[in-house]
Amino acid sequence: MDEHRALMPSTLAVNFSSYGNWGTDMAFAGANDRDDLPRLARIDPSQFDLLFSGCKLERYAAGQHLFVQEDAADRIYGVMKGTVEISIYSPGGQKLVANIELSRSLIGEIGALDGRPRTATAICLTACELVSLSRTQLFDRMEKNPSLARAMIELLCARLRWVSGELGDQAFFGIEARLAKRLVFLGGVIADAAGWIPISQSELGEFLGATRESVNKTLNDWRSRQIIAIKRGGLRIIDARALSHIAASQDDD
Amino acid sequence: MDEHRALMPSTLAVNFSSYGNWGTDMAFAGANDRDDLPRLARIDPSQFDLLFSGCKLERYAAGQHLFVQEDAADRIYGVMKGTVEISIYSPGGQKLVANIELSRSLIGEIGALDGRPRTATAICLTACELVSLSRTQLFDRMEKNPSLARAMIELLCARLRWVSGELGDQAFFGIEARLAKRLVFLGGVIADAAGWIPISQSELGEFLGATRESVNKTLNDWRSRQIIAIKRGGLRIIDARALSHIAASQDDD
DNA sequence: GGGGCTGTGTAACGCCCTTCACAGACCGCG
DNA sequence: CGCGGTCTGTGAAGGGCGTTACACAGCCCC
Repeated sequence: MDEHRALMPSTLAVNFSSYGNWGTDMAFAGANDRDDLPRLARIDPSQFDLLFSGCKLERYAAGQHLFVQEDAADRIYGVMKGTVEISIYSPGGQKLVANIELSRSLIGEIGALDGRPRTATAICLTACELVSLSRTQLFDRMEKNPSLARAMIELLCARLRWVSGELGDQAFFGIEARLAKRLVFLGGVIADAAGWIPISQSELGEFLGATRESVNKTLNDWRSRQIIAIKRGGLRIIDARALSHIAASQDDD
Repeated sequence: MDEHRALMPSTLAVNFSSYGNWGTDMAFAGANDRDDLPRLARIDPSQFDLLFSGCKLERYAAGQHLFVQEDAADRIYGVMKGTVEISIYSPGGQKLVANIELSRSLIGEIGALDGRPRTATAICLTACELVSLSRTQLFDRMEKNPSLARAMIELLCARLRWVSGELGDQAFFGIEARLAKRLVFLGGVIADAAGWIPISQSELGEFLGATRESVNKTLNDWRSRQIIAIKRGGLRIIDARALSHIAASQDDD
């Protein structure tokens, strides 16, 4: 327990002189919906720019790993362009996709902040342009700029809320509701201009901790009910309201 | 959405009178294994004292709620004596126990830090002595004492790691492995001098997101294999190694 | 054009777990 | 000392979902 502290740069002396601003601005947290949690690891855009100001752009190819679960952690990444998949693996190698991060998301913040091994694996789904800071640089900038420390705390809280919600979903809801939730989210984030969500059914299974077959069955059921359209490599939401209803109404009382 | 509160089981006449020795905090960190995450929301003891210095002791009776999911959040609590259960509820009212916090644990830190509604419900299992700070006081003290902000960041990271792990467990493992994990943990934290873990099988079910019947069946199987002993209101681990083995080996490759 | 390769559709089978139902054990309390 | 309430034990029934096993349709590339 004391070891984290040993690993924490002794140079950190966060100066919260601008205390008045704490917690006043959370407008960026959930612009789209008031009751939903932010699903992406994002901070206020201006804070993002401030955090990574002066960083050189790094290019990664599709399929390249940023880091792997259990790795020693020492960098925090910011996404400028591209999509990065965050996933965790079971001892047996089964994959569970936790999230897909987009432009202006932060990646690897936990490991960078507490210096312990990576809790997840990050892999570029597309060609990516990233910026990054070392642990030392991160703390240096947080110290120089107290509002950054505040932003990081808010980010950590938001992620905690999101993961806790996922845990509850996993425990309480069946595949159908979890799938509906994911689709509603993905539809708002990675759908193209025509509304198509480019994701395979296998990948959806990895999101849910379920099999492709189960996903397929559910999806075909919805298609027959005119809720979604399906094509190879993707799907499109037709009746978003019905989906939301499925996501919300599948409780067990 | 606020119906949880209405549906909140009023049946919680927990007979935790016998839980007196939970507070004997032997295990700050998992003494058993180094790679395991801290399960309790604790910061460095000296930081804890610093954070709450000068706070008046508040007494709560067993069964009393500190706060309820969806409540507006404005306080952070520190446990001086007693045990507090942290749980989340499904829309249908089903309960999932996230954790049980002991002496020197922090409670409600997320809501206090980001000012958004409570993500969980906190209820005193025993008579408790707590200290607490308002959101304003919390930030005031963090500002005056930067090391506190650092400690809070570490705490948030630790909890994120823990919850992520739980999410993975929930997705990857069956009841047997999850139950074994919990028992190994509980055995190190709340066992009495004779090694008895005072917890009912129903409560174990709430920990796992499973039914009492499933827990009962698994437990009886283990008893027949000399791994544990069972008595009313509790159980004792006989073969800890076998339990750990079950907890670890139930992967799916 | 013909092999892979990946993504989709579908069905049979079976296990794990929940649900329901009930009975006995133990406990505190009037 | 009996009575209600909680905890435990057990079994039948049912379903959700994983497992396995194919069939087929696009797509890439030699």
